[in-house]
Amino acid sequence: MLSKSQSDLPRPARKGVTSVDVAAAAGVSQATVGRVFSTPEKVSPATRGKVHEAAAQLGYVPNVIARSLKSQRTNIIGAVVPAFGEYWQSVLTEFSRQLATRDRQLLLFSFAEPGDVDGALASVAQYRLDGLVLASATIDEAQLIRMRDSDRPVVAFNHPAASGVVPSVSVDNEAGMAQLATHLINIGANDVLYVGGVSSASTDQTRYLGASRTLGDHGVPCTYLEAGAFTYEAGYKAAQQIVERQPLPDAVMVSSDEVAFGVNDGLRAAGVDVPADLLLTGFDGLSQSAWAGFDLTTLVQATDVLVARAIEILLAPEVPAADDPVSVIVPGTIRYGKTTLGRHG
Amino acid sequence: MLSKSQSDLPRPARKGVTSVDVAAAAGVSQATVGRVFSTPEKVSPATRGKVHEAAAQLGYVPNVIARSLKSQRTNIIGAVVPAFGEYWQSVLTEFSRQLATRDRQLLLFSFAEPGDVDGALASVAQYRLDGLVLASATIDEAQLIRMRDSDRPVVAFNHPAASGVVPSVSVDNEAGMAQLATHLINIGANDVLYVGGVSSASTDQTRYLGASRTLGDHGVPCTYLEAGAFTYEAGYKAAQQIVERQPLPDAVMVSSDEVAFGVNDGLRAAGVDVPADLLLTGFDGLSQSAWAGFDLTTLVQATDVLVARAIEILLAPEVPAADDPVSVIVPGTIRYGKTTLGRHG
DNA sequence: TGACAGAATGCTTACGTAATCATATGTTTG
DNA sequence: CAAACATATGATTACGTAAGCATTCTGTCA
Repeated sequence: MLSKSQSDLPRPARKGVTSVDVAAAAGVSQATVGRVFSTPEKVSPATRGKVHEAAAQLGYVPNVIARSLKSQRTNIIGAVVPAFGEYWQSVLTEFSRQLATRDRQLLLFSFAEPGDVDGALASVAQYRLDGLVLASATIDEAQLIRMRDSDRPVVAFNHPAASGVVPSVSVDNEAGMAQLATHLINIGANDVLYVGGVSSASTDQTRYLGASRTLGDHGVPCTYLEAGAFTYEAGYKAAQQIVERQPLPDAVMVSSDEVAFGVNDGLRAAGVDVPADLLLTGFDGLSQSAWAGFDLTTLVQATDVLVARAIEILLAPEVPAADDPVSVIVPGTIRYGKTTLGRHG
Repeated sequence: MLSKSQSDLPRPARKGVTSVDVAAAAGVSQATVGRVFSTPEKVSPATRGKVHEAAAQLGYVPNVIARSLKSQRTNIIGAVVPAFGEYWQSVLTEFSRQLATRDRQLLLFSFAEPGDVDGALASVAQYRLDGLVLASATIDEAQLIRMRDSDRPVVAFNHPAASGVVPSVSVDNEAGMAQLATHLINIGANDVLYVGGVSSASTDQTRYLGASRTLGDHGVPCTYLEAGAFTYEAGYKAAQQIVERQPLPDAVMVSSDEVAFGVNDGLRAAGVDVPADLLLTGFDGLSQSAWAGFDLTTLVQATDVLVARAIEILLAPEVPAADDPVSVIVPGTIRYGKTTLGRHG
């Protein structure tokens, strides 16, 4: 009894130990072993004990691959997600967390360039996943339709243009940006510059719409400037273009927090003081936006709610009508930071 | 010919279209269909064309589940990763990116609490993955051994304590921290405080060792302070404890960038100027550490190299001897930021 | 005691593919 | 021109599990 504890631990799958082997060792049929691990209540306690003992002895672990083939369910959800960006990383981990609590796993299909989406989608099709999350605002409609017509549930995540085509879950991009615009108007902004990430992204378009409409209603102009990417570096460079504009705008609205961080630092580097010289807002509510160094006014997405809704749609037993897909819009909340403080119009 | 383009796209998997169906439609045997999709060179071009046509017509996509069952290979690598932390998120996306280029997918098993690791590992065993990445410095030795004894390749990622137990890949934690310490000594630090994340994490221990040894060799004391978590918030709070110490230390070495960001902001909030009053170093080389707002002196891990090595180990054809697992140590590089500038001892 | 319900278990098959083996067709060579 | 041969294709089986159906066993009630 030198090392008793080690034998207590369930051992991992060993080479080729199957339910047949366990059955032989326990003196029962393969079917009974299968029942012990799927519907144990249908097996007598005595037999159940024998089987468990033999299984532990041999290091048997049920083979999910084989189970999936037979049952046509994998318990795996696929996610097609851009390989870059703080926002998507946070969404990803939230999905993984919530799926784990429902005994599902997340299979990742990431793509570095928007052009690689096709490859990812082709790869996805091979796996008969229980559901699929399309988390990118750059997936085009043809691709969405293709996925919708598969026999597996699909949900688009924060891809406003997907609404009406496939079931989708998004933060209220337009209203959120409108709230931020209203806030800026209330504190006296008269000349606003909007910095977008990639103009072809549907989130970008919808957010700009929310800003320009609200500002326009109050007679405030809102020029669009494209940073070129949803990254810190793109924002930093955009800031250099901003400072070249004379006079400076009152406020800069940025379509995402990560870009806004870059704009913030770029402006500061150029000697522009935020918020004294210029008000600044972001969008997403990344945890970093609350960090003291930024303390950015931004629209916080309830990521946990968004993800929960998306999972609900995927795991819902009934397949919704393909011609009228559900479209969930979750409102966001403004977090007021110091980047819009201290200005009085 | 109203909408020709839509029929060009390969359609997704439709309900129950199998290679048998395609075979019937193409007038060939199932075996031939299988060959077309696995070893096409063994099929005549004419037949290949017929099969592809029938497959496109029916929307056939090979079923990877069934293929895996037969071939005993899933083309999926599992990753057991903490659900939180900028560092792990960046590692994760790097793995996903590199695996995608090798036609492998990443199946995510995340855990929120160290105690949940057991659950994740049990879940992992069910899937007969081609390999497994254990990416957490809080996995204990019993768990490591359990995984090693499975018949699948395993690699521990940045878990120094795993070295010698399972194949592992790590940045040179000790030497890296030693380099940073040497730098601090060179610019005149005489009294250093070390802020760790979680003292039970093996990375934390190894890094502290690197710092304290080097500093000790030069007669510089190095007190250990535990932040309690590898988070910004923990760092921010730790900063409050730091400022209570009188006199202030010359320099603060933090065991991870994310905690260092919090320490940085916390110190600033308390009126301590970095680097005028206090030098500050981090560890990891997160992309954010290079952002202008932080510009943190830190040890940059070559994440791409680390990940590449880990993947090599997992996909290597030969299984290495279990009694002497490979242990790859990748050196890091200091990035000098403004947090250690302007001090002259 | 005999028949019968119900529980427990065994037997068989199917999930969709790929590998092995067998067969048919076309090609080359002595 | 026949024999040896390469190429292309078909038939069969196995991967490990779960579901359906068949069978055995136990106990109960008339």
